[in-house]
This record gives sequence, structure tokens and C-alpha cells, in this order.
Amino acid sequence: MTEDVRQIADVVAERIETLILDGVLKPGQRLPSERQLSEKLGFSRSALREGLQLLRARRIILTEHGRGSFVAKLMPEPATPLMHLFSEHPRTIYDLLEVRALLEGESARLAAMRGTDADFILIKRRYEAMVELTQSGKEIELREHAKLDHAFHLAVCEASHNPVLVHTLQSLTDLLISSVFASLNNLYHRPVQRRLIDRQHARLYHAVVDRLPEQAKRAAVEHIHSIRDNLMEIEAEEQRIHRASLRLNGW
Amino acid sequence: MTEDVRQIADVVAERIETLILDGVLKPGQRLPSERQLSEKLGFSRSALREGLQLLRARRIILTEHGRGSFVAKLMPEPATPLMHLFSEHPRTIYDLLEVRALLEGESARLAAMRGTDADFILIKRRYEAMVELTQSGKEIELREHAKLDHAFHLAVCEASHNPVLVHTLQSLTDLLISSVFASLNNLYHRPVQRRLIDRQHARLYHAVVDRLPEQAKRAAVEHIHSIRDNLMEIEAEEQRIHRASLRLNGW
DNA sequence: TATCTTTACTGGTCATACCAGTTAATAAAA
DNA sequence: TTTTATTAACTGGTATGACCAGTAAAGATA
Repeated sequence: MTEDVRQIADVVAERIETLILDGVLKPGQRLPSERQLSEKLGFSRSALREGLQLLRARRIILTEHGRGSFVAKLMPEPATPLMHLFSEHPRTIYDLLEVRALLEGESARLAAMRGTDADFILIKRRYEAMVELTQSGKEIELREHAKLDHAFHLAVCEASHNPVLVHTLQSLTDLLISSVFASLNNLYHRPVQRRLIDRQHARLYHAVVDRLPEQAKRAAVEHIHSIRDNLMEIEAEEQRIHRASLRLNGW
Repeated sequence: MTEDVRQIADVVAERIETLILDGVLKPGQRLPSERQLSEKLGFSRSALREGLQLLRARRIILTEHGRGSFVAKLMPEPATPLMHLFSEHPRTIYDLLEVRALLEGESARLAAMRGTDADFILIKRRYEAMVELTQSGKEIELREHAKLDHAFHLAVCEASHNPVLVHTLQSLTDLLISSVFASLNNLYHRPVQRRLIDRQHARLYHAVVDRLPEQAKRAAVEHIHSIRDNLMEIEAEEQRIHRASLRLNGW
């Protein structure tokens, strides 16, 4: 069995990340001491320290002997979990989509050029799974829809035969999903937008398997651009993310 | 004081990473047990476990309750330290350069479009620092040259005003430098290639500050492509990386 | 030969003690 | 009253030992 069982260290790390994401802990601010955190969270100090090491490894916190642990001042790389702190800065989401459009376009183009028959079989399979789900008319969770959507894009991307491209895009996609989950959920539940997305997927699919590189690129770029436009619309309606009003000695 | 004091956890992580990089430990292989590692490395089991958590956080190892810890089968994201495991698979370097060409081209294009006067002042300053170093004729370390080279590319990239692009490129650049350091050093010490690179930098610089987006893009892409071509040449000459012949019970 | 049980591994968590660095408070000296 | 030095109380870091819980391998039995 793979490593999906959570340890206390994982719980600790997630709790502290949540405090940071909610703005309860801010960059530069000192965390409560290990002894305080241990008592408050109800874990031993050694298990807690293991959780803090996870955060250290990810450069989310810095610890200094004798002084304390501090929330790092972040300008992390993509794929760093804390990039979605920038979810409060909507511009960054659009920056991310801009880069993603570039990479998706290129990956679609290369896929149309380099894809093997096996690649195309897989792409077709993924595409048909999406179509089937869409046509079932069932009310589905975003997670399932996103899973199929992602599997389709991943199959296209892997057909580019450039693993660096694959992984860079994965990082950006994970980042996007984690940052604007609620907005994407909103988007997928709107019939008009959903049909548009389905048409875009169809165009992308056909362009790739028909080996039309420039068309594949255009389809991919337009797809990302329409997602961007839709998110801008939704954002204009949505409330800002509710921020926890927890105080440390009250949580 | 900042967090530069090494803990035993850091030492443990580095030792195990070294074993992986040297090929002594291979993906999928089980690590020695915690108790064995603890005894062999001479640290307590709790400190060792903290080190293993660092590796877990970085997804370099996977631990499973009751089974053991295993070297992860790696296809990590850019900026993950273990990406340079792929330095033994030359194809990945070229994949990386392919993605980098794409991003550098786009960033140059956007810089030519979006750059402010302040951006251009900085770009000019960085460019002239490179020119000055080159013309000094001094025998310089790669590190210093790479630093100026990087500062120039960074200034161009930041003029794109897309921080996601900036950080994605930084990750790939760091990865490239750490993976093929010796080859880049070799490259920079070859006069013909160095002059070619200097001319490419000149073209890129002028295209950006003269606000010629498509020319800037082309200059950036050609620059990366020539680096790629040069590395291929050098690689054909170089020896393969010497691999430690350590056995675990002998180290 | 297959299955079940037991043993011996593995990692996970905890409590306790003490070391070592830093900070703040207090006392003493200028 | 201010400055300096000392002490106490914080902080993180490491170690030891115990025990829990999951997994794998070995041995016994059917």
C-alpha cells in the first residue's frame, strides 16, 4: 500500500498551513512555541517537531535555535503549496493562467506533432470519459469532473513527450485548482459555460489526433483564455474569501 | 540570525540524498531501517526521524508504517532537488531547455511589450555589467559569470510583469545550473561559444529595450537553442559522472 | 502444498530529561 | 538615572527508553 496514511506530523503541518492561509499567522510572525503547540494540538512534542520539519523542508517556516519558528516571507516557486497564498491577489491567478496558456498551447502543438498511436488511444479514451460524464446529465462533484478534465489534459500533455513540460504544467494546474477551487466549482455548474468548455475540449481533441499542430495550439490557448474570462466574471460576483477570525488562544 | 545553522535532521537528509544521487540507493529501493540508520549515522532515532521527515516533505522518500521507507520513484516537479537525478538522462536536460526556450521567449516578448522605463534601466545596467566583465578579459569563475547572466535574464523576465513566469523560469534555471554545472563551466570557458553568447545577449537586449516583441522572442529562443546545441557537443566529449561505489555496510 | 499462527521486523507516538541559544527582567555599578 | 552585567526564563535541539501498531517472514499444522 502506498503512503496515504496520515501521520500526526502531516496533521500538524496542515493545521499550521491552514492558519497561515487564513491569515491568522502572517509572514515574519513567530509561531507559538513547540511546547505551546504541542499542548494545544494535543500531540507529543516529538510528533509536533516532525510536523514542523515538514514545514521547514517546504520552506514554509524557518526555525532558529533559541528564538522560535517563524512563518517564512514567501516568494516560493510554483508547485510550492504556499503559492496559493496569492489567491488573495487575483492578478497572480491570471499570471498563472497566462503561463499555463503558453505551456498548454505548446504541449498541444507538440502532442499533435509527436503523439504516438498509443498516445492517441489514451487521449481518445480520456476524452470519451469526459463526454460520457457530461452527457449523463448527472449532478456531479467538481472533484470528479476535474479529475476527468485533468486526465484528458494530462494525456495530451504526455503526448508531447517532454516530461519537464508535463511536470511544470502539473504544478501550475495543482496550484490553480487549490487556489480557486470554489470559483472553478461555480464555473463547472453553469450550463452555458460548461457547454463551451465541452466544445473547446472537442476542438482540442480533434486537432491533436488529426495531427494539426497550430490548430491544437490555438484550441488549447483559447480554452485557457476562456477559463480565465469566466473566472473574472465569477470573481466579480463572489465574495472575498472568508477569513478565519481565530485568535491563537481561542482555537 | 537566519536559519543557516544545520541541524542533525539536515545532515541526515543530505547524507541520504547523497546516497540516492550516487546511485547507492535507487528508486523503489528500501532504505535501511530507522534503527539501523540511527546506529550507523550515530544520531538518535528521533533526530533521524526528523531528517526523514524532511525527505518525506520533499517527496524524495516514502515511508509506510510497518514496511519501511523507500526511495520515491521520481518524476518530481521543477525545482525539486532530485530533478538533477535526471542529469544521467541527458534527454531530460533537453526537455528542460525546450520548456525554458518557450518561457524565455514569451517573457522576452512580454518584456518588450510591457517593460517600463525603470525596467529598461535595470536591464541596461545588468547587460552592461555582463559586457564589462566579458571585456575585462579576466579569467573568471562560472559562478560570477552565471550570476551576471542570470541577473540579466531575470531583469528581462521581471519586465514581463508576470511573477508566475518569473518563478517558473527561476526554478528551471536553478535546476539546469545544478544539473549540468560542469558542462556550463566548460561552455563558458570556450572563447568562440562565449562570443556567440555575448552576441545573443546583445540581440536580446536591443530587441527588448527597442520594444520589438517578436524579435525579442526570437532572440531569447535562439539563445536557449544555442546553449542546448553547445551542451550536446560538450556532452559528447565528457565522461559520464563518476559514481560512488559505496556499499551501505561499507560507508 | 496451502493456510494459519507466531515471531520479528518495520514505522509512529509518547514521556522525560537535559543541552544549548536567545531574550527579557532584575540588580548592581557608574 | 542610565548603563552594564548577571540571572532566569524562555526558545529550539538531541537523546533515551518505552510502548503501540502495521507488515512481512518463518514455522507449524492441516
